[in-house]
Amino acid sequence: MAGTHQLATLQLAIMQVLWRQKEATVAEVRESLAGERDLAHTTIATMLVKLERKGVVDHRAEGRAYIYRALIEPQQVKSTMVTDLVERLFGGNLTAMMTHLLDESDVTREELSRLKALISRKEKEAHDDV
Amino acid sequence: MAGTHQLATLQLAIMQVLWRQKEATVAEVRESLAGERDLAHTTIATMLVKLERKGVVDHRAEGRAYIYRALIEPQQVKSTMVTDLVERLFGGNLTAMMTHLLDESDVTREELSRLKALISRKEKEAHDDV
DNA sequence: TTAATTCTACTACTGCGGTAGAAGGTGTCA
DNA sequence: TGACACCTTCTACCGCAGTAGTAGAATTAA
Repeated sequence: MAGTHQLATLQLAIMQVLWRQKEATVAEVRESLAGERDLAHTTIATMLVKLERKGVVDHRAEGRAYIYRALIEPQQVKSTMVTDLVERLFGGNLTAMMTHLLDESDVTREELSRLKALISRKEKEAHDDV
Repeated sequence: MAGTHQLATLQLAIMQVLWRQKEATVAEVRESLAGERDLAHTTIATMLVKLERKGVVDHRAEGRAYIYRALIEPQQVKSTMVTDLVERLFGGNLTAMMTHLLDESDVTREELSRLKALISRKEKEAHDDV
């Protein structure tokens, strides 16, 4: 399985920057994270090296600076991490996870109806395809 | 916030044993994990010490053996970890998480209607309390 | 009483995330 | 040419998860 990518908190934050702006230098990533997290330039650089070694980002040189870009899609990471959590926490039981989400969080009425619409759409899909 | 408990994989597996059987010695935890994970007796013992230091388990001595029990509920751990993931992955957007779950997994028709029922129930609750 | 077994306690080590300082290279501009 | 700014690279450190060996205490068996 080559498509399984667990990312830790900072790693994820950095990836999100790269997803948002296609490409970025260390300085630009740092800029984007500022406020939320104020880190040393070298911290970001080190993490990017580690992420590259891991195969999830890539870089090309432009002048003296390196320009990084993501090699994987947000969707892949989300899938891995959500699936993994459902597995570890609910023994893979999706409905249990959903139930938990609905019970434990403050869901607004708007969200509820949006979810209902989502499920109806899903039911229709399940009806007239495989 | 005292009710926030992040647990790693093995730690969670150990907690699940304790939740399932109320109390257990190191040997019993090891027994329960066997097959799934075959670990040295001392590995389990060490992890339990760490979990105790963390405040999530407790022990009492009975003869020469220690009997451990969980101090926190599954619900607390699930809440922490799910909320955390939704935050990190979907910026706290619950509906986005749900959408992902519905899109990425194979949800059966039965599950869909169970979810719909769940949401309807939730809507009713939201209607006649705060 | 002694030997074997069974526990916990202590210690250590690997790997990784996160963090950053120091060093060394290169470009810019006065 | 020299001073400064900006970049990457290297190295190191902390903390924690995970893993397990070894020592020593206690209990049981011979």
